[in-house]
Amino acid sequence: MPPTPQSPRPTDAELEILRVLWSLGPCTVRQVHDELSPKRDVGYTTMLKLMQIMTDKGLLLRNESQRSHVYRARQKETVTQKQLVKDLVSRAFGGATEKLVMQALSSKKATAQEIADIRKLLDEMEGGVQ
Amino acid sequence: MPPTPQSPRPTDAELEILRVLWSLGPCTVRQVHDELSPKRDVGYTTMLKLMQIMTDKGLLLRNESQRSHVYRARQKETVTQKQLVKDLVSRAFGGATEKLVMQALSSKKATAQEIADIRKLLDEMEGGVQ
DNA sequence: AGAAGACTACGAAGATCTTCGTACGATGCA
DNA sequence: TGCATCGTACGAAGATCTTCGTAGTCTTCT
Repeated sequence: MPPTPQSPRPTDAELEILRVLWSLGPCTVRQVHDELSPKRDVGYTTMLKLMQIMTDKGLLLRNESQRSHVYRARQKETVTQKQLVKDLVSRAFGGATEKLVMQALSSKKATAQEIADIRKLLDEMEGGVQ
Repeated sequence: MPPTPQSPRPTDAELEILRVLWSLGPCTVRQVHDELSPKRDVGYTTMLKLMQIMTDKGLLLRNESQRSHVYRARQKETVTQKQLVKDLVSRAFGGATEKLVMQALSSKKATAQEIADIRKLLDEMEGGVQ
């Protein structure tokens, strides 16, 4: 199969927009702007411009069949998260994923449920088909 | 105690320099440049400028007692790694550290040893003083 | 001493990111 | 029909990041 075309790593502002789209599903600029206005005081045309640029970059897809264009994330949330984690692992941990995991775990009190979930994942990895 | 003064998140180029300093210990610009030259074709004065700016930002400390100034990372590697992980967790995972851990683990075949290490850490977290 | 080399400081260019103002077309309503 | 509103497109400004050239100082070697 063809490799997934690589989108550039989203910037901070772009990631905020992606998170809204992942959370709400496809949205107009207006919807994203209303959603983010409380925490980020940014003009409407700024948001529009950002989302246009993100579309050019391949981070978003745009449906222009309506007057108000409808945008959605091109990649699923988990795919982008995986890329970001992989990127951080290579930039800051020399590629050692388990070091990142240890750092993340040791800096956070996880609940018993979360610990159990992680254990289960480890079990699957060990017992798995390789 | 006074809170640790926050340094800005290092950029990609800055993180590369930090990694050299963490690995080799305090270095001159020349040493860092020699170390990075193979993988990054960048001029000497570029490296110098970057490290001067990093010093201004508080990412590096500089010893000027010699003609060739000696730079070192202000934060320990693990501290910066923790900050970067925390930052990514908040920007991309809505603060859910365990989601990042799961993503990291599921996208990597860990060795038996690494899995064992993580299990041990989980044991400590559960049995810990809490 | 004088030339060559190494070092720091600094200004500025080019790229990217974020922001907004303005222009202009669509829609909807008095 | 005419006007206010909402939408997109786009240029450009300001901030930051990365890059390098040049100038000036200090050291070393012949």
